[in-house]
Amino acid sequence: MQPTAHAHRRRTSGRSVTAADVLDAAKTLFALRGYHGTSLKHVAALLEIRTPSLYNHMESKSGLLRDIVMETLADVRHEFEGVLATTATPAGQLAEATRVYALHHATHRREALIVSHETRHLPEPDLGQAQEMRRDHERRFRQIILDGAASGDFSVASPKLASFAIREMCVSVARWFREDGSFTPDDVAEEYARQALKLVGSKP
Amino acid sequence: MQPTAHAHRRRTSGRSVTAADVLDAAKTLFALRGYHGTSLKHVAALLEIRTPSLYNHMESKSGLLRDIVMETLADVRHEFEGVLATTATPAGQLAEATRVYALHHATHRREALIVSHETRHLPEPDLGQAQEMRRDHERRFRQIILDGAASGDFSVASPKLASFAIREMCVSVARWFREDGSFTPDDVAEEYARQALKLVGSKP
DNA sequence: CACACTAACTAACGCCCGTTAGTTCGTCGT
DNA sequence: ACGACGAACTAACGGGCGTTAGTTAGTGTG
Repeated sequence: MQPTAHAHRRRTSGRSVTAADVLDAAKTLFALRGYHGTSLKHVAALLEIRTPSLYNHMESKSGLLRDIVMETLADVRHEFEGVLATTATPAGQLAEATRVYALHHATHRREALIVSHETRHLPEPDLGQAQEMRRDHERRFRQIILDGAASGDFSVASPKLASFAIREMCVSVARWFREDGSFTPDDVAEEYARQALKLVGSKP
Repeated sequence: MQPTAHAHRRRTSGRSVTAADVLDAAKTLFALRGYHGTSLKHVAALLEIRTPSLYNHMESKSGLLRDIVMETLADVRHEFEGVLATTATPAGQLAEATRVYALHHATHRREALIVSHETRHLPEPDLGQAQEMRRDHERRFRQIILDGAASGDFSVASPKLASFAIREMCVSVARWFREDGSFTPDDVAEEYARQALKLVGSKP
């Protein structure tokens, strides 16, 4: 997230900082400089208040990280469940799961980068819970490909490797996507969904 | 790099720590906990010496990071140039470039994770130089796909997106690959090379 | 109009960081 | 046998960190 120096959305009202403002500032800075590379002084400076004032709106620095990570993982799970509920065929499910996952990483870049890079810094038991949520998504995503391979809808050498490749290629969108670049989030999401079907050799 | 707690290779001789030992310990810890999440005390503890003794073998903490990043990027460039020198067709070049890039990320996981996540913490001018080397690889990799699209060897909707997808899927190998898992580095590298050709709709 | 509440502030805490200085001690070449 | 060297050590530095305590001022409510 180095290059695009996009302005940070300041507090909504004219006066007082809210908990949402603090979370938003933390998202920007954790994504840009990393959790340990960001001090609460940086967060406070972005909000134009002094460091101790942050404690009116948050529990602790690690609490900020926990809230960002857990909320994001819950969003992803919710989106994934929406896909399974509305689509039945393996090809449809894989295309949709890929599309919403890629879309999420293009439209929530800061949160996605934080989940990818900073989750490891969570104290237990939050770390274990976060890892379990990620593994759950991993498992269910791979299951779609296994289903497609079993039914003959897909022709894929290694469902496991294909699953890794597709998911990680979506995750990486957060790393290179630029809001002012040549693609809209929907462009990327739809092309990635097509690429996913190619990767697993989906029969037409 | 959280799960596999693989043992750290200790100094080669029976007695004295070398500069290579320090670099090796730093690779392990920077990859595991991140640059700012690792203190020199951690590095020293892994080598079973006191913190100030490190300065007999290194310039500074940021110097360690610089050496790791620059050496890794130079390796990648060298490997890529070897591919271009020995292969002529777009399909051959793409397959080989993908294979060696994926292989590198499976066999040099620590270094790859550090380049991906910690390069941003380099002080200038090292940061600019590192970014330029990465962009150079990016450009030359994409050029292979553009060549293949121009010659009709490939049939691809967006060469730019395909290039992002393929490179990032290789980079991500460092994130999920386990030395004690079901795949050898060569398994992954060769399957990824095939997947790359599928992604760009390689004709023959 | 007084009261409670909230969100800002300053001051201070204990701790850990990267780094430097100065010292000891074993090894090896002369 | 001795002197130089290299690599380890202890002690100490200045500074930044996350966090707590205690205080002030402004806002909205009875």
